[in-house]
Amino acid sequence: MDELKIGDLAKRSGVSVRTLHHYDAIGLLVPSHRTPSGHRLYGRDEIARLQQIVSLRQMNFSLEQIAEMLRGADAQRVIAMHVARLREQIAMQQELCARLEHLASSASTVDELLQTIETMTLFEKYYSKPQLDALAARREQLGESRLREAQSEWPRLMQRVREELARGTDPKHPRVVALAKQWRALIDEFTGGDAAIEQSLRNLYANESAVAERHGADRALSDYIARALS
Amino acid sequence: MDELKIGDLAKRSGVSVRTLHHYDAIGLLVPSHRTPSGHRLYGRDEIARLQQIVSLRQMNFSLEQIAEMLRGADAQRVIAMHVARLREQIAMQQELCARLEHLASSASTVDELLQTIETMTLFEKYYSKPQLDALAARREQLGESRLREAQSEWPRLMQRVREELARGTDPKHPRVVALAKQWRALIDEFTGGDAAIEQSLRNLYANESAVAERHGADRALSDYIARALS
DNA sequence: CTAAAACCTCACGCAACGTCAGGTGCAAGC
DNA sequence: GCTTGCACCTGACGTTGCGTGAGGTTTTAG
Repeated sequence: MDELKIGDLAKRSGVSVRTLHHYDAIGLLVPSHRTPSGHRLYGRDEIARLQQIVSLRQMNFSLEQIAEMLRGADAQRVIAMHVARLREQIAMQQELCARLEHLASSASTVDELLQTIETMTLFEKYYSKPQLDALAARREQLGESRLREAQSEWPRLMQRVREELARGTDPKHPRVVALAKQWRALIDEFTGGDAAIEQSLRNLYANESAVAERHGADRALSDYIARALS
Repeated sequence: MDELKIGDLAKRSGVSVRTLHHYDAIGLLVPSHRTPSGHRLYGRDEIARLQQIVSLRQMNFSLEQIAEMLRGADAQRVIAMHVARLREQIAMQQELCARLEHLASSASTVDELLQTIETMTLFEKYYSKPQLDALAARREQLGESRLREAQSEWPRLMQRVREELARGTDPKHPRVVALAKQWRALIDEFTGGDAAIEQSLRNLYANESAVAERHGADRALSDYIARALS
């Protein structure tokens, strides 16, 4: 007879018996007959259908999509949607990859890594997409080495300003004014002179006190700078 | 007090209450205290930890990987592995996309689509990877139009040979020999003259009777051709 | 006729939560 | 003092596509 038992079909088609059970359970591939004792028997049609199912699964369609297509739905549409979703995923994953590699190369300890990631997350929360693109372009333009330089320059500069403030130096004192000018220059270099971006940066520091404590200037410090530059 | 209740933490950090329950259940983020009535209270440390978790999840790490990293595991290694997996996935998805688009453009009805997919699947089963690459290059070389032409030529040719066979024409008859030469030419065009590829094709037809019935020649037919060419 | 192989039907497990369901805690208005 | 209503609690099932037993019956080979 040309009816196959489940194990034979499994071997011939390369899927597991359990998978066939599953397809039966969800109604995707139901055996044409059963023996009186309940053993599944698959006929020619089912064998052909299984081939199709396997093929479609290799193309990564979901079982539901496969069922839909085999029911005669518009295959072109299903495929188009599938491709669209795939493309989206690819784009996202590529972005992720790029970031992760950049990340892994720029930080070494776990803490530094987390720092960097958190900062990236925050940036995405506070900047619009075009702004982020602009910042990326800006970084590209500045180059890695200058970026690193600026990153180490920033805390030193802040420390020196803080000292002047603590010492009570007049904000109009030339030494302070010089520091303040460096300060502005650094910010301009980062923002590319874009006022909107600077505003977003300000919002970030205003709302995320945790970040401000580590990297940013508190209110007293930024007032001091503002007076120096006025 | 600076302990947050679960709802407040959820709002501040942008995750759902259920997610926090989940993180608690799996031990990823356990509240420092509970009120006597059992309400969760999160302290500063937990808030910070949640920030980190959220950031890492945005990079698509699994909760297990995150737990690992926060326990102080080698972050570089985890990231490297993650990137490697991502790259693999990207490669696979890109291949899939290319195929699916090619597919959607070359077939229109559901049956044709399934036909094409099945044939692709079978090819992958019977040819080694370098062979498949060679075939792809060959198709590239031939061009789309010639390919389509050959595909429609094939059944016509086979039909004519079948007729001669049924009529009992001597295989050495010039008309049959001419048909047989066309036959060989088509196969050579497809295989690029590669004997190994032709052998694989033969195996495919030998083992997959369903395909042979539709596209291929049965034993009688191929014997007939062989005699015509001898 | 017996033992092994193949078959059957539950049913849990996986990742990361969403989504009820049914019950308690706590502040405010009547 | 009582009710309303909101925030909180603990289960527990659903999702996707099966893997992996458990425990029991049927078929097949020797």
